Amino acid sequence: MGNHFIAKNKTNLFYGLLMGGLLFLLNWLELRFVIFDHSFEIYIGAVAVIFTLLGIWLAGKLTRPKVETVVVEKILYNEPGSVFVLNEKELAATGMSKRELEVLQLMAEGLSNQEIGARLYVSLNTIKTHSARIFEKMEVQRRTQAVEKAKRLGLIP
Amino acid sequence: MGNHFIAKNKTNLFYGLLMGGLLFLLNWLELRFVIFDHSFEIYIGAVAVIFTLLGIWLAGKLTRPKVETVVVEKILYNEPGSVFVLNEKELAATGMSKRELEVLQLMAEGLSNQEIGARLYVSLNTIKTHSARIFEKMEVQRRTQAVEKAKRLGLIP
DNA sequence: GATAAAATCACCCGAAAGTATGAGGGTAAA
DNA sequence: TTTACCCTCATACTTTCGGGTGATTTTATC
Repeated sequence: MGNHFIAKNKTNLFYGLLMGGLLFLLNWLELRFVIFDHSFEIYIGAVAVIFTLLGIWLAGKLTRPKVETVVVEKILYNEPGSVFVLNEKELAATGMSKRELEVLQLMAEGLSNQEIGARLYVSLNTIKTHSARIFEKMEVQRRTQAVEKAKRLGLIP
Repeated sequence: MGNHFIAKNKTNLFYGLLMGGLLFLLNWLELRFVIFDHSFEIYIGAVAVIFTLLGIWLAGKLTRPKVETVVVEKILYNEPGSVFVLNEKELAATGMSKRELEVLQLMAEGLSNQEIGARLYVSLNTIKTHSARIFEKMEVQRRTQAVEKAKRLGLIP
């Protein structure tokens, strides 16, 4: 019972005792300064300052921090009007295989060969071979060109 | 208004009153065991209480609220009107410079850094610096990702 | 079953891309 | 004037890409 109370109000008790101590300190100080007639105002001022600071400190310790929520709208763009239809004619013209088209799509998403390999559960070297064939069939030199051309031809969204 | 204040600072008031009680208890103890004139201590106690409360109130007024940012994703749809309109809002959001946007456009056309440099009459190293800044500002790692994101955001056709 | 195409993987090598850092000149805002 | 970008270029280094070659296995197809 008692222990529980102490445990639960430990901080409160601590602050209470702390203040008691401060008061005694002040009283003790008073004994030393009481001989001076004009120390009273200074003493009061000191008490005011000290306890104001104590109040500020206490507030920081005891109050929950204020939280201000700011909502930021993140805008995503998308075009729903144009549903992608694969241009089968152009696809056939390139002679692209199913797997190669798959690799090409992932390329267009900005994945590296390494990442594409991981996504398709094959090795990096395999992806290299695929991409080489893709560049051949699309008659380009770089993946960026391949992606650009593939989009233009309607091979990928 | 008053009720609202009380509700919001309930804990503060509680601790204030608690401290007041402690002070009076202290003074009462002194009355029983000491023979001094205690009006002075009571006065000091009152000042202490008042200024502690003032400090707490001040702290509440002065503390800046923590800002918590909540990102809400909002999807907008582009007109499939085929005519490219630069999304100035997103462009400003990226903080992309004119030159950087220029480089990004040529990137999207599948040009190599070397070719972009030749097109813009600057050195390869300059293009590398530009592209590095582009990747930073667009928060991507590769040119293919940059192109993909730029198209999605309406920064380039 | 033989053949062809597709898919998988490996190795080497050079080119290109990307990272990190510094630096100098220009322009515009504070 | 200082500050802050922007544009330019450079060096050095690492990683990725792409070309070339060859090989094995799987999958259609006749």
